[in-house]
Amino acid sequence: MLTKEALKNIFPDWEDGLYEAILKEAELKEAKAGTTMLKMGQNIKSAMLVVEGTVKLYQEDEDGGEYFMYHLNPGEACAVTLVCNYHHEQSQVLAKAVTDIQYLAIPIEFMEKWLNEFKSWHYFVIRTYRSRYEELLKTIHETAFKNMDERLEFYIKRHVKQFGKTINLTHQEIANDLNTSREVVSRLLKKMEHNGWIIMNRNAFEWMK
Amino acid sequence: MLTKEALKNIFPDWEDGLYEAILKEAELKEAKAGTTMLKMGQNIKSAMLVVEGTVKLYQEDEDGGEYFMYHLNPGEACAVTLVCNYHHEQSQVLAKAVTDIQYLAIPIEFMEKWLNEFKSWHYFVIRTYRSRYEELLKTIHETAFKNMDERLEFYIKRHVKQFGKTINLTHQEIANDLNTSREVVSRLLKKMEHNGWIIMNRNAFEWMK
DNA sequence: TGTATTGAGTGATATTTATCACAATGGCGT
DNA sequence: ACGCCATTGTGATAAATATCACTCAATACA
Repeated sequence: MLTKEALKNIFPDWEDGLYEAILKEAELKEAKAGTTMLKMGQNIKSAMLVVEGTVKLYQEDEDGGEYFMYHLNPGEACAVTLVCNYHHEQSQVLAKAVTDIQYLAIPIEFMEKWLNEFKSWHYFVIRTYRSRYEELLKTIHETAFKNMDERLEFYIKRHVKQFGKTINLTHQEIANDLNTSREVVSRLLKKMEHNGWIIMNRNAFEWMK
Repeated sequence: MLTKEALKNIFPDWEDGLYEAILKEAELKEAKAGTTMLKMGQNIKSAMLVVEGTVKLYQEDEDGGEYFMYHLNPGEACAVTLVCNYHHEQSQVLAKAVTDIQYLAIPIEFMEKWLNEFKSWHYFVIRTYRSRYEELLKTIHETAFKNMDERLEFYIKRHVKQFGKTINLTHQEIANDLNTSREVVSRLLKKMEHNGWIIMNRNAFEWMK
């Protein structure tokens, strides 16, 4: 069970009553690494606040394609689930657990209520939207202006920042995240290896740059 | 000069005190069609709320490229300018006046203050971020998954929704917005003409689909 | 220990988009 | 009416990316 102290560490700057409301109303849930936590088109029933682990957020295509947008870390929340005034609001994003996850699920009926009740919740929602908006801007910048080699580099750097210099991803997984093909990723990584930017192993490689 | 009644029409759902604060503190400014209202990297000194006209928001590249993201209409605000707690916050977007514009410029020192003071302002900021976030999701979707022909179609449809079936843009302007070349746009438009989707004139064309 | 499976390497080719070069057209000002 | 200039049309070619068809290597596991 989560204590108030633990909550304070993960979500600082909240007011007292908010911690108590969370402890009372939110359900602490778990998700295994690799699980899909939220699908596109799915009805949103609760807000999702990450307590432990890393979540990846995607834009999903009609025919199965996925496009990686950004990570969610402990203390962060899935923006789209935070403001669902109307019933049957559908998710525009796909969320997947990268690691084993602990998260707080708060039924959406509290969202409107808490916006009124807790100033610190209000700020939290705004901060969340602002930072997610900025992440999207970066994603658009890469996608709109850069070729695949630069996009791959950006992708790897983001991964390194999250998880360190050892990248445990197959070329296929990277290709999926970038919505390109495995062959393209393989060839570009080979080029990076020639340049001395990475050292490749099976199922993983090291970022040296 | 703006009256409180006029403000109420453009920005409904605000509380009384907020209208008065706006009338007191905001400056009603104008911008000519074609003007750049906010550049990337520029220090943000005031929030921008559109009163009259249409603004286009872009992501800007280091070497001059522009990528169109979405429109701002009367009653809408530039999200990035709404939450600038810290001084010297720099714009991540480029804003251009499409038509002649009237807008409210509110010095950023009021942003923090009004978040505390006016609940309806708080809601306005959240609504703004939410809707802009959703626009960005659409933009990413098109950019990441679609080829140029579909992206062009999406672009035209958005334009039609804004301004009607007559599109008064040169091929070059469209190409700039999509970060492609004029030749590509010309050829794709020609294809659409063959398909009977558009009727082309000089400097303009009609959307028939 | 052999065998199946998954991940990676790579050539050949197709498709999409970008770039270059130049011609044709139409509108606008003088 | 003429000429200029912005706009559009279009072929040729290059570059980037996607797709197909394999091979080869590693490791999982029976």
